[in-house]
Amino acid sequence: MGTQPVEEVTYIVNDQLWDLHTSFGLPRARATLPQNLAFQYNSSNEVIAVISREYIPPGTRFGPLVGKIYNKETVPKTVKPGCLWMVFSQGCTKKLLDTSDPHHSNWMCYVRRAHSCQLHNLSAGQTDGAIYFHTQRPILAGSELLVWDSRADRAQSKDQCAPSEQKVNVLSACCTFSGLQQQTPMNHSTYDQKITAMQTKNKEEEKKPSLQDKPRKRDSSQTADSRNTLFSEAQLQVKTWNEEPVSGQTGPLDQNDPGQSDINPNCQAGAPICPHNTATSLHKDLPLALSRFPSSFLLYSPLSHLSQQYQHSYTSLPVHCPRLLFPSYSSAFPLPTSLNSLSDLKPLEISVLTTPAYPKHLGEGHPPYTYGAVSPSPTSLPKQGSSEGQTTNDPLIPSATCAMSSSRPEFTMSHLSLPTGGGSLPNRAMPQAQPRAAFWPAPQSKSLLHEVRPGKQLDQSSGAGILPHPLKKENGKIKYECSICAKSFGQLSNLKVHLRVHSGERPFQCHICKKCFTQLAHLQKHHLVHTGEKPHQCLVCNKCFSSTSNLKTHLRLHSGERPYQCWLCHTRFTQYIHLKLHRRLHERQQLLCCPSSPPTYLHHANLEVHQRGNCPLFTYHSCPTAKLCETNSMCNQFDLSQDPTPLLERGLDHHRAALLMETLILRKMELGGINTVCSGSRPVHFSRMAPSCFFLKQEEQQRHIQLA
DNA sequence: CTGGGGAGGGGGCCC
DNA sequence: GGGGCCCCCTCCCCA
Repeated sequence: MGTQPVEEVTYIVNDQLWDLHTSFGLPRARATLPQNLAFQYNSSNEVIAVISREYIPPGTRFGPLVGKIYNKETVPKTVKPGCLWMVFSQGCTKKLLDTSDPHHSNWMCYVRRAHSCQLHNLSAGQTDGAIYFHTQRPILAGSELLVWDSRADRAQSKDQCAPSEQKVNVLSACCTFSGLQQQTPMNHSTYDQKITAMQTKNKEEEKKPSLQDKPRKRDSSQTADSRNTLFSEAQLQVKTWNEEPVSGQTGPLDQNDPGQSDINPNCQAGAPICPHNTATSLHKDLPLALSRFPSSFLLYSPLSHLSQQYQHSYTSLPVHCPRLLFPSYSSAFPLPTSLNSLSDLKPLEISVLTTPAYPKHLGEGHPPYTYGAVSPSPTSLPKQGSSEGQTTNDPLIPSATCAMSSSRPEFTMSHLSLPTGGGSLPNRAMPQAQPRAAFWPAPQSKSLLHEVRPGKQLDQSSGAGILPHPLKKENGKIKYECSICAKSFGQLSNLKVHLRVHSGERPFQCHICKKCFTQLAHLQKHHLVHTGEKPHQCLVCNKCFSSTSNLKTHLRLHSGERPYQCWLCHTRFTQYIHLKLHRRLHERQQLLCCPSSPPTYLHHANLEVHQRGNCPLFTYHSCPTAKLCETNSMCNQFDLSQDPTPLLERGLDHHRAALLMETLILRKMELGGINTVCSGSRPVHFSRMAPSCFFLKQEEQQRHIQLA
């Protein structure tokens, strides 16, 4: 009996880094829990289960399982058989893995065993002597992780062995397992169904063509990285506003979302998970729906994509980098078509989102993967298809060894089933020293997942049903949908190229400057930088340009075309970026000010905080000044003001536009784990604030005075 | 502050 | 279906 083929792995989740000296005595089993998971405790503060904090797609791999290693001769008799895992090699028991000691095992020792095939969502597998857990089906937020052993079940069935009488069981992937006592999984079905229904409806809604203040032939998907990310998020969020309310529902996320992870050394080990510190949270006054956002957006998506060296650089950045986190008031912002009245706005009913964010602000020189570290010198690069030892100086030849190249298993795109030339993931363990990306697809409904078919399955026998390229039909045409951002493409190849956006794969490397690109065309275009070639000439002034786009922009100078107009002063610009910069001038001119004090505020939230905390015109002070300052600081980091026009142009009045954006503020604050505004005796509802689109106009200020 | 150019990224179309 | 080409969009830099 040899090692079984590894199941197809699309996403990899590594343990939290654990260090004996920096974990403040926290047992390894508790300190290594990935951030997308949470522990469930009993009344004695013992871990009884592992819960998913967010949607986890099939094909996700956790592990490896860690524990004390014994062989048959050295295994102590005191070890509980239920905590022993058998690892096989060449048909023989190779070693025994003891997971009974939380100081020597990792979080996986807490994953309970499903008592039936129908209930499990994880299966254990062995790869090169290491045991991993693979998700067999989508795990929705709040669901318990349950690992299943088909062979053990069969054995138990034969032996009529009660669950409590577990012996050393054998897992389906040649591992032997007997975990904690079998338990019935927690009943989150109602909540899961709710989320599923919402997600299904989200997906079925079509994007509304956005009105824009500038001529754009394309939809809003063609935006910058950060805006893309935020757009998707905002899109889902706005869509959700039209969904059936879920307020008042105490779903499992509320119960289990560890707003304070137990890996936090400041947290008391073993303390029950408290989703929110209701004593300090701004949102204690908010409907529950807003208070239950998982923190994955901040906690985990960006970091999980970065190698350790970049994690540091990322975490040193402000948590609320506006470009990264906050959707601009942009023309790329879709609005629900039915948003015609205030009642349509359900700003506190927001679906669970797991959109990954990519820290573009890391800079060109700091890609989220260790390109430079793995890329050999140009002279050492073997020419593709050439014999060994040959080198190439052709900068346009894709580097076989550059970032995420298929030649390197730790970077292979087989995780996403991309045909990068290297084929499938080698059947060997992933080096643990390499932090790897974990990419979460957007939450998908179960129905969708059943409808789509896989682009490729490495192991049909596994039954995992990995679906890297979900298919759907639109107007009779097959569309390939990105499982991460739900964007659809008419051609699979386009989707595969698109997936590089999420994966970070950049297979085309410039051998001169080592910069990597997602597409060959980009590399070819980039190469002109080095050659100085400018093949595109303006027929009017004979000026040459390296790209047609830049030539086209240039031609506007001759034609006098200024397609980008400011809606306030009607100034026109030839480039959109100029209009954006111009708008900020207006914003500065319209800073909010409280009639009682000289400070001005960029955002309505700031003014609200001021008035709530220390404005003499308001009497419901309840928050310390330091807290207010912090809140103001955080609010100011939200760059709400980039593009305030489109919402208004779409018929939204100031009030509704303010509602929309302020809700997003709240959400972002929640995601950031910021406990900011103490609402005191009066509930915080931004929606009751004076109508404004971030800017309090003069007449509204007067009204404000009257109210005060 | 405005304006112009350079550069990179995403995606559609076509072979 | 894959790859190449092209276009559009965005941002940055600098005068």
